[in-house]
Amino acid sequence: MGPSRHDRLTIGELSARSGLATSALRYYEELGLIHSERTAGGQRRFARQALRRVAFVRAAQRVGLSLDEAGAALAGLPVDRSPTATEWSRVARTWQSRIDEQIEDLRRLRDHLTGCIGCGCLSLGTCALYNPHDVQGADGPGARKLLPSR
Amino acid sequence: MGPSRHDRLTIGELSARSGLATSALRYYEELGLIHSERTAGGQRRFARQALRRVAFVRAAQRVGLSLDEAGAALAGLPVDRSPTATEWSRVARTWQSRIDEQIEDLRRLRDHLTGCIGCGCLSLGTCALYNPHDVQGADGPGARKLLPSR
DNA sequence: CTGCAACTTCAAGCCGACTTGAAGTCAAGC
DNA sequence: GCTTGACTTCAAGTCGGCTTGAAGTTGCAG
Repeated sequence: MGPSRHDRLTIGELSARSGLATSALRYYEELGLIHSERTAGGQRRFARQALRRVAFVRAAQRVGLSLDEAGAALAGLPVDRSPTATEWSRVARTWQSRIDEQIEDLRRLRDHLTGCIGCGCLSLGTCALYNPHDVQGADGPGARKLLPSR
Repeated sequence: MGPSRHDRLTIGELSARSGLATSALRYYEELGLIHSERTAGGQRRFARQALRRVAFVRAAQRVGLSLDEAGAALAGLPVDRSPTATEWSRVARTWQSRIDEQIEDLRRLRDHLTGCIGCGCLSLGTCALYNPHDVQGADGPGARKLLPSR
């Protein structure tokens, strides 16, 4: 009850608990992935909430989302309050399907690889399945996503 | 028999068939992922073999390998000849397990997410499973891998 | 009140994986 | 034999996701 005491984390604490460098956390804040209040002196104080957000972002990266995409997903959640179960599950559901897709992708890849070995055709190079997204030879400038596929 | 005729590809042909930009193929060659002979005039001619190698590299990227790592895996294959089934399957097997691990990872992630929603604990942020590789706050300089985990 | 670790901002650097552009050369079809 | 498009090299740029460093400020333990 009353104004909370110990649930404002310094960036160092958040770093320790999330495993991310403080520089990364500042970067995340800059991108709007997490938010902080400031002390009178200008230092950041994060709500515990931020821990969840950071964790979400890291998990999202694991399944191939960019920080921007992760941010978009998080946009559905309140910044200052803990999300309700409903809010949270809405967000979670969207990227759960993303995970499923990704698993399916990998499984196809593996099975096909096995198939090629099994049958001895060794046709990987010319096999359509391995080149599923076909021509991308002429895309755009700038960095490509690691895996432009999807 | 005799010196082959139509199994030397120009970089443009290789590009068309692999879906990669010619600039990317040159880059791959520079990294030693693929190899070419040169015409009298200095233009590249790739063996069909290169198609397989490129496909392997792309597939390897999909499961999270860097180009260097992909190259290391390919190092087990002959540069100039088609690999034997044995050679190929040796290479393939190593990264097949990589796929399996990755699938397992994703499955854990998904299941855990579901669990958190189901039980309403919403503890994602503090949940050890989401932060499996713990402290990495002080690593090194330079770019981090997208997913330093693993 | 002091000292020191932890914080602040800002600019610059870096890595991987390429792309772009300039300036020039090759090869093959008419 | 010429033209034209595909090729060549090289240097520089780009993008995401941070890290590093400099120079200065805060906040808490003693």
